[in-house]
Amino acid sequence: MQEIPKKYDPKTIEKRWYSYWTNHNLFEAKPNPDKKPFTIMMPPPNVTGRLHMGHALQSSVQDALIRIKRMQGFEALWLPGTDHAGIATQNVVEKTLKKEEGKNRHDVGRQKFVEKVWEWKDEYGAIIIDQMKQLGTSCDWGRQRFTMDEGFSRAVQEVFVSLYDEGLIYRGNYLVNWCPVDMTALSDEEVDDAERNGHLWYVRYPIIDSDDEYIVIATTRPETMLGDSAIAVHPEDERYKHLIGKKVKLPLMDREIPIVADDYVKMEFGAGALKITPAHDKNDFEIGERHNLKVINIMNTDGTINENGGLYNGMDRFEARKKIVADLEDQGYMVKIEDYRHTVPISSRSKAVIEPLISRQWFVKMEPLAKPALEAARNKDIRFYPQRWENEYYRWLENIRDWTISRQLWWGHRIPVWYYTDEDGEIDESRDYIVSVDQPEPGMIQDEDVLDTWFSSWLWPFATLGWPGKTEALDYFYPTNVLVSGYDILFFWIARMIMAGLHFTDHVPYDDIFITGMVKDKQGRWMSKSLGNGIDPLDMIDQYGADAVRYCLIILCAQGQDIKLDPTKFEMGRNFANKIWNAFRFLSMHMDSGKKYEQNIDYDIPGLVDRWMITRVEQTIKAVEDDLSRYRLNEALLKIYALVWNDFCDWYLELIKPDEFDEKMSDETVGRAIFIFETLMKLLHPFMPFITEEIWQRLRERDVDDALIRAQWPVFENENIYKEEAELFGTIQSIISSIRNIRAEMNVQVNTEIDVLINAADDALVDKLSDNENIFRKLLKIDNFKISTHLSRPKASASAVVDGSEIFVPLAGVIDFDKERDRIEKEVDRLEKFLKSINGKLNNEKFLQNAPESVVQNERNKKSDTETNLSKLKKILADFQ
RNA sequence: GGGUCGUUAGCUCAGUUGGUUAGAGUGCCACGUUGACAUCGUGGAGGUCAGCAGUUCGAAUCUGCUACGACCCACCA
Repeated sequence: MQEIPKKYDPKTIEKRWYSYWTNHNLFEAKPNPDKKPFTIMMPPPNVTGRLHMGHALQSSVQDALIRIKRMQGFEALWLPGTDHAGIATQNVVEKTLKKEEGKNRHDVGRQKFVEKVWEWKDEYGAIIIDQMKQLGTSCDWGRQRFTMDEGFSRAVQEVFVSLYDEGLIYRGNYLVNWCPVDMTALSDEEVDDAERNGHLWYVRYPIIDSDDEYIVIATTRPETMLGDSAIAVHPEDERYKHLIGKKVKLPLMDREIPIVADDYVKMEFGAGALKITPAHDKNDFEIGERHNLKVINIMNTDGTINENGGLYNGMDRFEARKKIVADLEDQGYMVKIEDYRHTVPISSRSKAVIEPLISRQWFVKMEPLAKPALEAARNKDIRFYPQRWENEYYRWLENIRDWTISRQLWWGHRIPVWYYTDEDGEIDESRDYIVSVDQPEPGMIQDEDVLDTWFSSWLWPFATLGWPGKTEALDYFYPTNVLVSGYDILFFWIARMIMAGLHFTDHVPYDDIFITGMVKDKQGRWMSKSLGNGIDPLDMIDQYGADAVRYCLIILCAQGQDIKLDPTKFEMGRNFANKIWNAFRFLSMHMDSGKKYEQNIDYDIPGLVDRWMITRVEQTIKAVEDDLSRYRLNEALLKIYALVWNDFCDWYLELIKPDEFDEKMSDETVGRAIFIFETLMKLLHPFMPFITEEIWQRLRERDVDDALIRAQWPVFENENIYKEEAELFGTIQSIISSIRNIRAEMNVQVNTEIDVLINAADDALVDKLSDNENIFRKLLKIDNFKISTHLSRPKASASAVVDGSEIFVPLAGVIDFDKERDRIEKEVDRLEKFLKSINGKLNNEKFLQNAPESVVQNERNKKSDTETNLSKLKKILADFQ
């Protein structure tokens, strides 16, 4: 056997086992008729990405789940991959291009640029995958997919064609969210709100044919007035009723526009009159349709004013705003300016202020897709953990709006639409386009635009398994079992995946959705580059080890709650790993390297300590099973932690430890301890795979296929297997604690031997405790040890009462009488209060009538136990000297 | 404007269907290192479960309201 390092060093061990697992293909999953499949889904990280704490959390959760299932005998598949992340990736590459060559994408041209993105993807796309490996994720790497790999792209385009054929995709000129920085349309989900300090400008519009009369409107975007086509007032507004139907002169533009009446206008807001710019505001657009107003687009796609903007043609939108305000003031149209704090729409990517712009784009009709997705959740074909996300899901689907899927980008799936060309090679708008994956006729040119990234992501669960082909893998692994994701992409991805799954495969893509909280900084703020408050998981792995990072993240991952992460928390995991390692080192000191210890220990073993320990293991297996079925991983892990640290290390190992330090434990003892320790390693392995595998391999000589990762998950048998023994041991633990407490309170040095007298509650207990005298002697430095039912309290002793038994520790010359009296009085007080509350219940007729029998009985037991203990303590106090 | 979530020990948080003497980690106090482990052990202090009202025999847990905080959706020019 190799030498065992005194210190646990995660780095070498993690590397060793990761390559062992991959070299022996232990993460591989393939269709196997003898096994049930279990498939897990995770958002494919962006190809531009570096691993952040959110990934680390979700990966830890996923990996724990998949390892448990693998150990439980499922053919467990975690299919990894990356997402091409349209805008994000294009921007990163363009930025690099600018930095290195001083060029933008238009300088290099589309084809060259896309080539560059691919190169970039090949070079950097694997980074996040490597980082996931460092965390220990057991993905089937041979099945890795990319949303723009060949098969996937084909699936995306076929989906477009089939949705088009079904009438669910259409093209049209509508007001869309336009980002002037990225120069593309965006979906509603890609637009965020930002609070800004702005102004409310009050501008007067002179009434035509009416001397000195004018109407005042208020606006936050004065530049849009260039495109005004009306003024709207409320039909009931007495101030303006007489003006309805008249015309006003649009300042700066000398255009005549009508005054119309519309319910939409709020009389009390601003000046009570609204300028209408149908081309640049959603509500104005609708009002414009109602009143047949002209739609005047005044803006170019880069956010500059176009030729419809008169003098301001060519100016940037914000420059134009300044100039227009100045001109209005100069020409006497400005009435007043108020400071005004309001929200503006910004692009979630570029953070630029979004302009609503009329633009010809492609859309998906969502309502027909949303209906089945709603049904699926209502029928519980799909379950949310925690359940409350279901409501969010409903709310979004019930109010769904059509999805803008075309993007004016270069990086992404080209829209499979083809156009005839005229003699100049330009699109011939007079002829119909053709929607087709492949070029229908020579000479036709393909739509320039690409599809929203999520238009490919929503196919992930089945496209990765070979859909639309009929593959064995698809047949076996799909529909999948669980999706692990954060709520930030509930609408972007989760809901759309469900729609796509139902529409294209007639199945929900997964049964369960486990939604994790988001990882925030110590103060609960989002981690971001600009705040510089990010915690790099790789730094943490480097510092504390991957097992420690995983442990910490899962223990903090309570259902439904965000995680406020303080980097010092990782010490918890590191300390735990250290504890496990030392427990192993202790066992190994007593192991003979050549010896083959029994592989399977019969549960029918004699000793109290073993029987108690086995009961604790059984109880934990049961509880863990229960927690896992509801995705309460933190609870499960906490229980395993307590089992390992508190039960196994603090009590079990202390008790099997030989009396003399150079003495060796018996083979039986070692064999049993190894067996129990192995079970603990199995329970812990999904959470802390590396250290457990290392120890597993060192506990015995193993064959290659006897890796812990493929070991059988502990099977629960009976949590009450040794109920009596477990209870007795519990009493012994309490007695020992009370004696330790006496020692500490009375300042008895650890190496001072004490006498212990136990006046047991009954004769049966005398025997039981006497049989286990060694336990007391092992954990307490005891000289004389006496157990009986007729012992009287020696003078000058400290006392305690545990489960009806009196414990006396004679401390002549050492005891501090005042302190001892205080100690007992305090205990009497506590018990009296407790008793009072119990009596309160038992004296209540209604309680006796209404509470279940077991609860009443429990209170009665508590009462009699407390009374016994109390009377004994009171007697001690009365005789106290 | 509509909705969701949170408020439990100094700090960070658990607490499943109402019945526990309300827990953990960390921090704090005392004692303890050649003896697996100081990344540790033993013992201890520390909580009106945000506030108010209600339902109930019984509420940290259910209901309503209030306060504070976070988020989501829709938005008023």
